[in-house]
Amino acid sequence: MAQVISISEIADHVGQEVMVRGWVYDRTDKGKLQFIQVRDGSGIVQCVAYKPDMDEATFETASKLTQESSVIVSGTVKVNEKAKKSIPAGYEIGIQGLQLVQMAEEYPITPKEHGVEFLMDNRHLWVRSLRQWAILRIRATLARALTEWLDDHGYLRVDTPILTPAAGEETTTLFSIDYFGESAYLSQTGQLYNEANMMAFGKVYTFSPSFRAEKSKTRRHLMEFWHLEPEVAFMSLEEMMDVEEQLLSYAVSRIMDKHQHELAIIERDLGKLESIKAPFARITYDEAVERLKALAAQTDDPEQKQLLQIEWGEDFGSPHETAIAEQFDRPVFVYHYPSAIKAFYMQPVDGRPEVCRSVDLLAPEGYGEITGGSERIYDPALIDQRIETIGITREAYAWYLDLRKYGSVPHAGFGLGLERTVTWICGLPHVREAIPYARMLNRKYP
RNA sequence: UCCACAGUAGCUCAACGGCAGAGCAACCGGCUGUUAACCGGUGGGUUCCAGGUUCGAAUCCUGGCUGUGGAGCCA
Repeated sequence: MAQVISISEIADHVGQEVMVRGWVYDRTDKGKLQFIQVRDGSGIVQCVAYKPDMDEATFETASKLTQESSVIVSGTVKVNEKAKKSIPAGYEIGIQGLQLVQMAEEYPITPKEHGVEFLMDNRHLWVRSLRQWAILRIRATLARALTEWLDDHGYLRVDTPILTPAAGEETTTLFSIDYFGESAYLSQTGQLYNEANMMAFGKVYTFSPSFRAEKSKTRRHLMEFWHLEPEVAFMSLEEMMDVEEQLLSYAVSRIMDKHQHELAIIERDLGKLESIKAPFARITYDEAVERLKALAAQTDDPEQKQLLQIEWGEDFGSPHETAIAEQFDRPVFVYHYPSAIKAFYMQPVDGRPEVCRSVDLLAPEGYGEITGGSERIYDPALIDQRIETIGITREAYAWYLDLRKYGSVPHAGFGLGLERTVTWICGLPHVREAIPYARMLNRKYP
């Protein structure tokens, strides 16, 4: 009985008789010769059936296989540079035995082009496609690398609830649900709970889905996204920027080490990834506004001039973020935003309360904001006053206000959007490919 | 919520006021080295829905539905 192997390990089995279990990715019919691409989730291998090498029934089966039929193939591993579709490339299996598990019905996703709507309707099948396979493998490594770095640097993962009694920030729209006759909301951030946990464990993070019910319909928005949120006691804004750039540099280097095949499949420009190394540029909001004004003045395109229009105090739109990020070859931090356009809990800058100790990280190539964070207000009177000002219910935040009574300390934290980071690292046109099953304004199926 | 565009065979599209078509996929046949193979053949339609204009509507008009791209908001 041949040994069952993973296709990813095929190089270790040259000359041996092996068994591969998987699905028919593609088949080329050459008469007495059949080229069958079999994928098993770990890779793809070209399996060759030659009529004189097997009994009639087996060859008949091989020559009838439909796309995505499930099969168990046994045969001898050979090196062949013509096996270009194989992953890893250059290996093929000369079929001796072939067991059909199920002959697939006509498969909707052909090797030709398809539209977005069709592919998203068939997302449960689309994930089998090579490009999606590559992206989702990179996503998994990104998630692992990010949490691994935090784990290795003294952070404790402390999970925060998804069902919550109140908003975590005053600005965004929440999904509300019925909680035994009372209203509850799907968490939009774990941050407030992180602040409680940070006081118990010092350095913590949470990694879970966050939910935003905003009617956003852009290439950067999901209703449900995976949110990585570290929070650290006594950390300053500057130290936090150090953490962010170390964390991302590490994650990108892990992906470059591990996923050469996948990056080649999605045709990612590796030069763009190689420059993702600490330190990243750091500019103030003030400077960013000046840069935008200068850009708007320089450009001859009236439309672009209009898009880049900005006055101090206004938040950046997506054209602004793109224009700023384009000036750098790696992500750029923009810090000290106006307090008025940021969340209520952000610490004002000493002697300049109109701006706060906040920082966003803008990815290059127009991918926009991938992290946002700040030092949090730790003075009990000030946080109380901010809650008063924006008019949110004090009862719902009583526990949060408690944190400022019992050993309050300066602290900071940030949130990173996993899908936006995947989209940027993979150079994707839209965030919908960066998550297995995207939840969007017009889509919750499949 | 606003702006723009689109909806025709399983898929990607053409036909733009006058017989609804092609490529791919499927099915049948041929081929020993294919790489989105190639060659020959077969089947495949409520032209998103409802009204209207017209001798005649996939095509023009009105309304609706669905989707896509962008804006705002955000990670």
